[in-house]
Amino acid sequence: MLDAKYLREHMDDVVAKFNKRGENVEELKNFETLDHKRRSLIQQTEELKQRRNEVSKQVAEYKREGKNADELIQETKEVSTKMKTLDEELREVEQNLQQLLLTLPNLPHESVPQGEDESDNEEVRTWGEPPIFSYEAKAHWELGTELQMLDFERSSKVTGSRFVFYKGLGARLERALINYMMDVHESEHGYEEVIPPFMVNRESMTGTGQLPKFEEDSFKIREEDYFLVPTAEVPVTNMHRDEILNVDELPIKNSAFSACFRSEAGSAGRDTRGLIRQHQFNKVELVTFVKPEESYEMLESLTSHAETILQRLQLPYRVMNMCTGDLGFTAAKKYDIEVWLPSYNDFKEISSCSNFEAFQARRANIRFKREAKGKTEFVHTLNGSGLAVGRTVAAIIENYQQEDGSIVIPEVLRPYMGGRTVIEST
RNA sequence: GGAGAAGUACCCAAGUGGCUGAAGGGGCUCCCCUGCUAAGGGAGUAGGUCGCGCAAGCGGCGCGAGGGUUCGAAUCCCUCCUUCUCCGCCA
Repeated sequence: MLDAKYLREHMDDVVAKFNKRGENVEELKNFETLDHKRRSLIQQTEELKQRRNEVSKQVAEYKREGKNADELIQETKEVSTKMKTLDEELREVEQNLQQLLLTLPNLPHESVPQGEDESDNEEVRTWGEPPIFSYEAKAHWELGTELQMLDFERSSKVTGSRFVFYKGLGARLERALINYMMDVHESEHGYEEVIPPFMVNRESMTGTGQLPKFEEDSFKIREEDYFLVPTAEVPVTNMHRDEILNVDELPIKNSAFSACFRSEAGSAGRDTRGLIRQHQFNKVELVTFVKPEESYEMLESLTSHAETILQRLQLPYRVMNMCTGDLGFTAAKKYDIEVWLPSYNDFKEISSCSNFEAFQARRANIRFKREAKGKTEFVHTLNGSGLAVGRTVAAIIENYQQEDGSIVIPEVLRPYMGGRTVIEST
């Protein structure tokens, strides 16, 4: 959510930034109308309320003294009636204004390259070399199925498309990666571990920006106003919703494991094979809460923590700075980390690291104080995948494959795989 | 799922229609006393948010949330949420 005061006072800047994003400016005009109306109504009702309070106090006095207060009571009665009408009008205007504010996207940071779509994203750096195969490399869904690590047929029988059974060493590998990632982030990068609820309520989904605009992307529980989490970002960021944090607590760094559930509405036909685009997948997510002046530093560090995992796994990747047109709704700046996938002969997103600045904090009302008696300020929130586990499994299978169809296990994972060095068919 | 109880400021807690921005205590801050500590005496302290204003300030809201009754609600009514206890069920 954008700051209403900022919108009011710097409309030109907001318009310019909306244009950069390719965003419709029409709503901003509606904002001005509603905002103006709201303030005028507030002034009117408050004046009446003040009058009512004064007279009510007088009535009390009269009664105590045994005087007749009928005339005063008559007056407040009238004032109260008028007040209620205005109050109702105000409530409606505020609701509309709030709804409108919830649909406005974040403003891009100045270091974000301008562009229309993913082709305008800027490559920041690359790491490692894509492997060269002397034979025809296989896709992870073929190898995974052959090695009985993955079973896509039975999962579609049991559930439907875009679900998978991990089996045998496939399940073990998935679990090894979760543990390895969580361990590194906890012991080396200083994140406090969290395993959140996998369902959240509507307020939480609104707090991080999934709602109200993107309801069709999520899975809704039928009898409860709950949603399956699309990412641990939602429960973990909302952990501190409506809180005022102490400045000594900052920065808060959490690494969270969760399953993630996405309806993938609108992606029909894309990435239909393999682990890349599932309705359910596991992810280790890094979430941080920081003082505003530290958030861009944190974005770099967060991104590097995700990169560390790929480096230790020896998986080639590149880091992209998302352009204004590809930023998404909530981010002020976003890096995607893309891992090399031989089956795609291309890089594929495996982590997305974003600085939301105060956009989520304002929605979720997450604040802090620098001093006990000081003013409250909104924190900045950030998060990044560290990493998406299913896609990591896919990348390992494909990049570590050998001509005989076996998979070498990355060295750092071997202790998590019972000391095995290779996955091969038996 | 059934029965019951409760939600008041940093914490505990009083308060069933007007003088309650909210008793009392704890805590916290300052002062006094005291060789130090403990104990004691005195004074002070109350969150957040919105509107107007350059500001000082003024005003609105506020006692789990949202509605309602009333001239006036922490106090009465309705709905919801959360916590606790007992019973049932269950990984």
